[in-house]
Amino acid sequence: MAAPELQQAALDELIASLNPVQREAVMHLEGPLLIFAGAGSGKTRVLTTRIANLIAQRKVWPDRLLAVTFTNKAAREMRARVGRLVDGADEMWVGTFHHTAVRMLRRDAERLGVPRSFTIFDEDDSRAALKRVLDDLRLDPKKYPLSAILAQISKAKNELVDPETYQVDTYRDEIVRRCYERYEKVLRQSGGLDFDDLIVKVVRLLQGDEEARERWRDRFRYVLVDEYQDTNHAQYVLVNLIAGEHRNLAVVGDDDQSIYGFRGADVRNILNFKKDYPEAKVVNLEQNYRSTQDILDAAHNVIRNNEERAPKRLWTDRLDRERVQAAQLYNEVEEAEYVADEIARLRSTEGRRSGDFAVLYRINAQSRAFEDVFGRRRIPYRLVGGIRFWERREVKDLLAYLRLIQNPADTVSFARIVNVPRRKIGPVSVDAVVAAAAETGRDVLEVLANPDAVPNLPKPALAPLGRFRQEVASLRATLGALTPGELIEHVIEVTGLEGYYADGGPQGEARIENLRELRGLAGEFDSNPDRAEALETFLTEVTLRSDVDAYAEDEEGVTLITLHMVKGLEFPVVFLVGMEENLLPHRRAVENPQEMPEERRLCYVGITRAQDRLYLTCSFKRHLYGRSEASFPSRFLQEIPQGLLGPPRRGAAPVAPPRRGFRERFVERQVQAAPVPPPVQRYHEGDRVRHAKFGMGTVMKSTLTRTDEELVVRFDDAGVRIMNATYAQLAKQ
DNA sequence: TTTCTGGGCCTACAT
DNA sequence: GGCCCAGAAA
Repeated sequence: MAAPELQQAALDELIASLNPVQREAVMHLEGPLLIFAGAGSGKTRVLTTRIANLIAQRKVWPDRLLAVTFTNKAAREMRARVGRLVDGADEMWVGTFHHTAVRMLRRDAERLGVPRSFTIFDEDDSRAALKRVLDDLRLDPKKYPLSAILAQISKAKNELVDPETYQVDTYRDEIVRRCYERYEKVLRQSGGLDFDDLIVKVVRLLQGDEEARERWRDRFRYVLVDEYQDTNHAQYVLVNLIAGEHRNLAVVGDDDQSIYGFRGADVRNILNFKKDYPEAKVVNLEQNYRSTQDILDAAHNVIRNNEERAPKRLWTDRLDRERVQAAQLYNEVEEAEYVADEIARLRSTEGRRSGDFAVLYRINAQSRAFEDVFGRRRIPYRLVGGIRFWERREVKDLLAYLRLIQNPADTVSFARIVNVPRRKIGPVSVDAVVAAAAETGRDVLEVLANPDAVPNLPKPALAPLGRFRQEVASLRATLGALTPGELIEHVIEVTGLEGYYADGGPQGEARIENLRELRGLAGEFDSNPDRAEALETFLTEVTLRSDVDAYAEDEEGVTLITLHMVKGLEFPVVFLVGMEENLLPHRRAVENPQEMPEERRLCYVGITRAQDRLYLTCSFKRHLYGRSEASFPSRFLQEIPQGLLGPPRRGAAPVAPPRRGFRERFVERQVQAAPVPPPVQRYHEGDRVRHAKFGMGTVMKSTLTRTDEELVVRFDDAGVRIMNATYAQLAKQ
């Protein structure tokens, strides 16, 4: 740790190096603050410097700061960067909404009637719990699909609606309400909380328990929320419960990058911040330090087609240019081949490393062609997401053992593994045991201790259930003595899981390998001397971990990643692939136009990841969901002016709009605007101009759009402005 | 009652 | 291409 005066010097230097707008944000310490932080605008620098400044200037104890980030990775980075500037960064509460909520709940759960060692249910577990409910209510799963009901329950929770207050207008609503009610009961009896509950429970705690509310408010005197555009209603209420009174709340975000609407995110939270906090200071970070102007122009021309957005435009003082490459390939394999060719070319001509490249796509299934081609061509790659490690069957099975050991009330985990490996215990027996547990309020181990008292339990299941009980009980006896890693070894040994997965083939091998990897990952928690706590932490981390969290910037390999997970990352060379109707934008949005703006933002996020070079590709034919179909270039491609696109490289065709008639059959007709004369370029980079209000300035760039000429002008006294040539009435000097 | 197999169905994004 | 369920065999 550096001496305080050295740190102070580093902090001073950092503040001096900021641009004026960034500095305004850093110097605003008390009261509400809204930072609109465009892509690549140096947001992290601003936030970490501001926190360090708060600690240094205001002598705020770091443990009274709460910073909510979007990923665990972002949290780690923030903590590390603040730590370089001031002491005590470890004391800050930095984490995702879910992590923060868990930490709060572990302290106050009992005040809510939730057991302290609650189990966190991931989506898989929620499905299993709801499946049980649907069976109990004898609902036809074809008429009431699990995923639809689950989505409706999740939506209700995100809006803080309980089963009692659930609005019922139709019979179907009533069915959903009943499912919701029963589902909550299953969770309660299992000592489980689903993802949404974590937030909801904290809200209920703060609303209903004055002592807790005052304590947490006092604790978090300064609150910062990153990616505020992606907060849902429950999270919004949570933030305001903590910070609404002292009003030391800083929120950061970019409405153009709001891409989690499907998860309940509500852009209005950021757009209405000024209404909630009229005294708020608002700062707009629009200078971009990442991309070339051509890339920013392409991004702007796409996002400007969204109607409800705060008007703004990113600009850069980078002078190098490289037009965006757009190419249409025959099918997804040739698309991948084209990308591989370009990677090989840039590696040899520009000395790029494999880690400089990223392939961004809409859906995980698109990674397949790239994995195949890169594998064949020996191009190293790193796949982020996809079939996730933590969601693999064998991993979930083993975790279910750990969860049952830790929380014997967890009937969902019990039902998952009681017959894994095969023990001749079928669904009829499982139902009987779970029903008995629900009926008597006992946990699974207690019920199994006295199986004669279980109604309708098939006799042949008695002996195997007894053996199962003994296995779990003996494992549970080691709870305080073994580290998580040792416990995993022990589980594998006692249950014979490896033998169960071994099928003599590569799949079995992979499964066993995954179990060993899990053991290795658990090793990170072995240093905690409190073994029970170590297990609890391990299980929490595992459930709330996201795939980007493990992503390290400095490793080699081309990154393959979805547009959702790539937010917050940047790459020198970006390939945004599958730019096709029904893919980007996704079919759901094409059928449901109110979802279109979010698809456009997704495209915007992808484009703005690129630093030096951007490739947009689409395929003429695409093989998806088991069949091959004709594809059409994305409307977003058509939104980028031809002048920004460079000629395609060898082996690729330029993106041509499909022939008339052909296209109309498949793609909804776009509303034709009244014809306008094409604009003429009147200004050029470097021109000196005079504006009636802003005075003298220099044109930094001029872009022809479909209807006008857009100018970025740096005025000698009024800073950088973006204007349309038609309206600006500039006089050339 | 449990286990195994084949056919039908649906298909993002993810804490 | 993966998941769920129905129906047959043990």
